[in-house]
Amino acid sequence: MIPAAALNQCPEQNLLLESLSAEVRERIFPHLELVPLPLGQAVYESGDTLRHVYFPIDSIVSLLYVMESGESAEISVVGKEGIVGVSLFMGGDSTPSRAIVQSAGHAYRLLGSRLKEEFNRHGELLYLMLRYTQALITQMAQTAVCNRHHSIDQQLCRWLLLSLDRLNGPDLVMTQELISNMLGVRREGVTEAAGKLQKAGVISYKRGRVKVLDRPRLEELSCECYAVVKRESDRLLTSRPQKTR
Amino acid sequence: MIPAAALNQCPEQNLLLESLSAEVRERIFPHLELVPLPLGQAVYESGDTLRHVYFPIDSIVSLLYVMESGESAEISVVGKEGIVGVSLFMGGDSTPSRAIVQSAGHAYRLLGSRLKEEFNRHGELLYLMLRYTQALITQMAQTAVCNRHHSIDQQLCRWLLLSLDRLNGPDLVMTQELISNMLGVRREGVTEAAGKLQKAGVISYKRGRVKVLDRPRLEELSCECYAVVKRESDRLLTSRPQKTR
DNA sequence: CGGTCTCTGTGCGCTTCCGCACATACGATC
DNA sequence: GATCGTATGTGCGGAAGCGCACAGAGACCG
Repeated sequence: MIPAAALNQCPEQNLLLESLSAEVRERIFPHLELVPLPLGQAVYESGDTLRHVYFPIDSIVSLLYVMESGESAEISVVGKEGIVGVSLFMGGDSTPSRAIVQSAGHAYRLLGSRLKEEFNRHGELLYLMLRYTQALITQMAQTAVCNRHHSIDQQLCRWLLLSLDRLNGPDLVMTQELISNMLGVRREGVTEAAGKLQKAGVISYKRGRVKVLDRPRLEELSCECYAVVKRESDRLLTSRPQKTR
Repeated sequence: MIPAAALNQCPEQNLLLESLSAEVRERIFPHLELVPLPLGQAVYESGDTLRHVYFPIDSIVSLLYVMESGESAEISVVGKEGIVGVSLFMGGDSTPSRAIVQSAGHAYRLLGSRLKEEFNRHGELLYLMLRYTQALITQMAQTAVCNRHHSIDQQLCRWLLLSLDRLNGPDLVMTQELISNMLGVRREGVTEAAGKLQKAGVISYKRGRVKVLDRPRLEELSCECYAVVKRESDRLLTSRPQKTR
């Protein structure tokens, strides 16, 4: 995490906020509040009534489902391309999953009431949020498929790529234990898979720090799931007309 | 499937349509078109640009993802409680998954343009659609978790219950082969799991016809995933204020 | 009634992943 | 630089599920 002071923070670092029209930005930005997101913090718990939505700028937040048995699985992951708390505007106000900071950093947050106010005005923001939500749906669906059919090796590649896309550098601060919680597998399974990648020179691993050395190779080794999610996100969220009606 | 003629069809059999205010129904219903959905038909293919949304009344439609290898997995399932084609109003117009009729019957369909027209009027329908979409998201998330952590036995129970809730009687017309495609497992795995349930007197199985004999027991044998999805659907879709802003 | 097709049941070797038990290695801290 | 906590590597036995091969059994049809 880059120290807050040194960071030239601005809301436009979040790609959703960046893609808004000047008019909407002018109305929204004064109400944004910059908050630090330390590693492991729960942005919200399962069943919580949400008050804010969060726009990460240099952090990653995982939507994680933890079962009665304690076993867990990551449902989707959100970084600078997205927003945490879609259930707030989808109408549910809460979800059965938990949002955990997976990579420390910052986010801008906005009161739910402000967001809804803006929805009522014109719709541009609403339709952007909905397209993002559809991209999120794709990610969840693909996670389900991947959990069913792909090996830990493949899933690790997918996961590394998804995380990478949501940050800036080629480094991840992340223990194998944490990764195993996200993938819903044993820690030893991650050790083994990561060991293979390291031997192949694709990543270098060192006590909770992953550096990606050969990204193209990583993409080859990943299952198709990464590409599907990436393609669909790009399709839905880059340079489209503001209104989709 | 009940023959069309014998069926006293009306749009209110679909629970989403039923829960609309009289005012909105008056505007929407004249534009609904009743269509038969034969078993196995693709309501839409991966990547198709959608023109209609579908409100099933006595049919079940599965959202299925088919991979390059031919392996498949069901992402979610839609019946009389829901709508097929959410990506149309979410702004994406298409999705990477396929919608397949899993249980033959009928649905009312509506032109996407009509739907959007109604969205612009007032918002009641939009907010209902969004809440439903959130319930669908919960189902997808839970599918991902279930695929990771639960046995075929448990998943079969979950799947039977979900399907049951979306129909009227205690019978399902469904071969083990088809179920295996939905769950993304081997057909033999389904044979074994179904055999256990039959021995326990929970279901009776007969060449593509499942009759559920002991539903409470089925719920006990299922993993928690069914209950989570059910609870969340009920929370989001029963007797709530029309406007959630 | 006999043939054929589809659906269901069963067995077997194999792979992947899990659970557990340790061994090692890094790094922060005093 | 000794110590201790945390992160990582390894090696079992066992369970679940897969791929394959094939056997029975109901349904449909001429």
